Amino acid sequence: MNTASSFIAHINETVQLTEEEKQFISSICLPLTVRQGDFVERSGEVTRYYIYVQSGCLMTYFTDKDAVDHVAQFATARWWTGDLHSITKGIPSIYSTRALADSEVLLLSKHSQEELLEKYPRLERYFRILYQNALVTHLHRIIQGHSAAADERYISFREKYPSLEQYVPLKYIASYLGITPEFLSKVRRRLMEKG
Amino acid sequence: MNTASSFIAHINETVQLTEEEKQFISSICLPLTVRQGDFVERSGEVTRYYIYVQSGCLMTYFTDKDAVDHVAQFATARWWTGDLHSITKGIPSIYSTRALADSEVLLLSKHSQEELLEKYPRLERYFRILYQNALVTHLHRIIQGHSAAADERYISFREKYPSLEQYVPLKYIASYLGITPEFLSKVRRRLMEKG
DNA sequence: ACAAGAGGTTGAACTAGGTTAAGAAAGAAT
DNA sequence: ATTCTTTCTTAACCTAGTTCAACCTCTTGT
Repeated sequence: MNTASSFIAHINETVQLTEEEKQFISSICLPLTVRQGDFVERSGEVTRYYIYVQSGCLMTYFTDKDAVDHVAQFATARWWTGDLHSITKGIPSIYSTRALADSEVLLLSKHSQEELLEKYPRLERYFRILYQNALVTHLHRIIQGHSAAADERYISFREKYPSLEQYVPLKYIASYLGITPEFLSKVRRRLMEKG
Repeated sequence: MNTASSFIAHINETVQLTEEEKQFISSICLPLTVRQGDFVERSGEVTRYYIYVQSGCLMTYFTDKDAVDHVAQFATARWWTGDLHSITKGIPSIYSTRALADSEVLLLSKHSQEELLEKYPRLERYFRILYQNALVTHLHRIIQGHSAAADERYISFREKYPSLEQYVPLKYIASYLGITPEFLSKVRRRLMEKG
């Protein structure tokens, strides 16, 4: 049982790993323990690591010109987060990532990922499928944002991510849904009153 | 010069192809010519093909419970479209795809893609990078939808996709931006008056 | 114990964007 | 040429969601 075992199990669901591959993956992953509130990535800096969450919960958000934060995504166990654009292109990130709870993450540097994929091209498949699934989710979120009212979006958020409620303050859920905390409060009240 | 040559050139930018690979790719791509208005994919049916656009322009959209269409994405030359969720999971599609202009597309069936990737796993890389870039774009669109007003979104749409204006009626651009055609009209008027 | 924050709720006034309906402009079809 | 259809615009009115400010409840730190 080493520090990257949950990550290895996760990859193994998509691509069967050899012992050698497992060992190599373990060797390039940097385990990191973060406390609630800690930054894992800061906007303005070039993102250096792909971030994999083993336990706890992170949130990645964009801060606009009026200093308002907008939640891009939450990440709980077995999810990735971080600014792909920044890390792949080497440009400063527009997102910050912070821990919403004490969490254990694995950091995979850009260089390590490249080395990994060069050495074991089979693993491209893991990331391909990961990104493919994320794409489906993101497009659904865009469309739902355009076609569904706030209350409907809130209801389906709760159905889709019931486990997040334990970690995530309502104001961040509001932000994720694209509404203000005050309005989410009203939505919740209406839903309570109805049943 | 065969029917898939533009597609092969596109892949070749990411992964250097051998002659054998090129030949195989050509053999599994189904070229299709569609006229403006034609459907390439219909919601309710299981999507059978990944759709690559060689020329022209397609749009993929979701029709909500009130029969209102919401544009998920446009696809011009060298872009892919189609409902990934439907094709990968074999469930009925929630999106339809139609030609906004006479277009030439290549269809890659689910089976052919699987065969391709099994035979030449190197090509996973092409799709991985494709999806990775799409993910960046989608997330940016979500965040912009939450942080920028309609006029700002319209301006950056025009900057980002100047070539689309020739193909795409304003009402679909409005839909893509998440506003009504009437409101886009107001936005355009305001921008005209200002300069 | 106390203060100081952070998160959540409420309500009143406001606004970005939606709705409805009608007309103008521009293609496409006969 | 002229009709038909689709796209775009305008204007009056409407509403989902915002803003601002006050207040309440928990935590957290001292």
